[in-house]
Amino acid sequence: METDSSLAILAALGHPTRLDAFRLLVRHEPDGLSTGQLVEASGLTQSTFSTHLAVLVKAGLVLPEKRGRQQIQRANIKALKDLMLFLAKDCCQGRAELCEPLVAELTCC
Amino acid sequence: METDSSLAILAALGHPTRLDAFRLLVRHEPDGLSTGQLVEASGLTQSTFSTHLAVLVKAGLVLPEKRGRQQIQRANIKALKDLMLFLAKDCCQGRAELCEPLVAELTCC
DNA sequence: GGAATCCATCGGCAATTTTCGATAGATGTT
DNA sequence: AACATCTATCGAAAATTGCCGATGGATTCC
Repeated sequence: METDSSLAILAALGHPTRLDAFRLLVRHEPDGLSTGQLVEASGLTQSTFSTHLAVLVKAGLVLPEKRGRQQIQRANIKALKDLMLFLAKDCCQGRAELCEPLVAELTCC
Repeated sequence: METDSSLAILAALGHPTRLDAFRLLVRHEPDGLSTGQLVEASGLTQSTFSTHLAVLVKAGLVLPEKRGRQQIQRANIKALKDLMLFLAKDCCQGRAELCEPLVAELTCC
């Protein structure tokens, strides 16, 4: 995964509203949620949340899908996986012993 | 790991200067680099970079260590691990099948 | 066709972030 | 003690981000 792409994902998730929305979408995989439901959960204005959602979509973390007059949003787990691989690569950089305990704890789930 | 803590880490890494600095520090584990070396690598002013560094330190991603009149900075791998566990927990939320391929690819290193 | 619903975008304002030069404290050197 | 080096912090300017109400396009329902 490229640095710019990872950077966009990190920046997108580095805001409470967007992190909350993404986590909510992950919990609703694979059905997704409509934009309206996300707006309601956020407690923000429809227009304000829409701009946040656009950031998530642009970063590739959320995949919109038109359904009737609604817009169903789904979390892109692959983007999350790519980010984690990017982070892991950084920490392993030639020294697997740094990464080992990480993978060990990760297998718990 | 708590949400606020993860949020601070995500926001800290969501800036090109700070992401670059952190990656550089990871590559220099466990020796670390002085603030001056980081400033030089960043190409920014000393004061500007200092504020970025403060964000990384506050997020717990970088551990400063006084050595003479220099300040040695080291990457906190544990913070990175905590972040990845936080992200992994989100995607596994009751459904391990989402996380499995992630762990599989992660064992490569 | 007309009204209602869903949602993206525009314009504007407030808050935050980013950046810099200048200053000052702390430490090492002579 | 005087000087040089390293780095955090202050103050200010510029840029970006976050927030909102209002508008408008697309779709569904009556």
